[in-house]
Amino acid sequence: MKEPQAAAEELHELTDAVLAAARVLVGVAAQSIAAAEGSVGVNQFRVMVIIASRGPLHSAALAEAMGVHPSNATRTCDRLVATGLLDRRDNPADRRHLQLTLTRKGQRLVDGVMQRRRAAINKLLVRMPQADRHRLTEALNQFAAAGGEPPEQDLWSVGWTTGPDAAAQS
Amino acid sequence: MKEPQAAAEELHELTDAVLAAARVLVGVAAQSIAAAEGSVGVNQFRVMVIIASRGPLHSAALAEAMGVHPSNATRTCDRLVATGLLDRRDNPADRRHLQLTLTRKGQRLVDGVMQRRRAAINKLLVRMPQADRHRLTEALNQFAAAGGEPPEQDLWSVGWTTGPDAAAQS
DNA sequence: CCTAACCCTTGCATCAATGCAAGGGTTGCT
DNA sequence: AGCAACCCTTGCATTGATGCAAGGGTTAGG
Repeated sequence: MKEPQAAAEELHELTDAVLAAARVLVGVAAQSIAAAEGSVGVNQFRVMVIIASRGPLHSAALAEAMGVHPSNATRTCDRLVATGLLDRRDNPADRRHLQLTLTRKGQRLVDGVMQRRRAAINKLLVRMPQADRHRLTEALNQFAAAGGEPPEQDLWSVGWTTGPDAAAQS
Repeated sequence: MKEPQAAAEELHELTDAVLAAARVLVGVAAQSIAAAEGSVGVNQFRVMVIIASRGPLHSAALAEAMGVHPSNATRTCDRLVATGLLDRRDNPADRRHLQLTLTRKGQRLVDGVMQRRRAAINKLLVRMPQADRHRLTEALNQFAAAGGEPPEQDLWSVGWTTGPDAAAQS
């Protein structure tokens, strides 16, 4: 007999390792948002991320992507427009749909979060033995590949998480 | 001279890989909470996780751990108590502090989420080449180690750090 | 043209989270 | 005792997210 025992055990161990890593990553995510001055809420940030990654959108598409009622999309955008992070304008070509894009300020905010996030991760990585770094890269890519496309949840694709909100330390 | 160029490039690549993996993991986290029937909000779930991992707490400690005003802790607990997920009782030893513990129902809910989470991760892992699995485990552990103590954020930290099936308990 | 289909916004209502301040309890120290 | 220090709760106010339904706009197809 092979040892299914051992195999299972190893898998289990891996799962633990992944969970531990996830915990760290979530911490990083939260930090990077918390550090975003101006403080937009999680949802608002999510909107920004979606728009940043999907190019100009109309409200209905955004609502769809977020899985909420259109009216909510409208109002969340209201807030972002009010803060000068989002630009909402009529599309001359088809005035039924409007165009949502980030303002420069909005783009900067998203970029900032992303940058902080990358920096934080980098900071962790450089503390690892070089050898592990290489292995990690490959293995991680495999892992992400296995994960396939995550649902529309992403706060991370550009930047963020859905979990703990920004209340870090006080 | 080494090639700092190449080294930097590789690090960059790794960072991307980590981000990609993070995205997947966050997706998993979100799913596992969303799938929790009864649906408690994220914050409420956070409270439950904190209590689950930190044993009986008094309200002030919880507020502290969450980084919010004590009154909020009280009211969030109100909701959880109302839903039968949390047990709040006087501590006979010192009636200034009360005792917050999960009810069996609450514990089950948390366990369920964790279990779903582990299962989801497992499902991804088994799709990876065996060789990568092993490398991933070691590298990931290094990574988590480099991460050190994550902030109080946890949403993730219940079953993971050590116990093989810590989460299996109900 | 005119209507059906679609999109966006608004008003109404609700619920969760959050902070501040006031108030009543309990304990410990003097 | 008595007071100071803490703790927990409540009332008040605000902000954000959410859904539903109604209403006005715009476009494509008859």
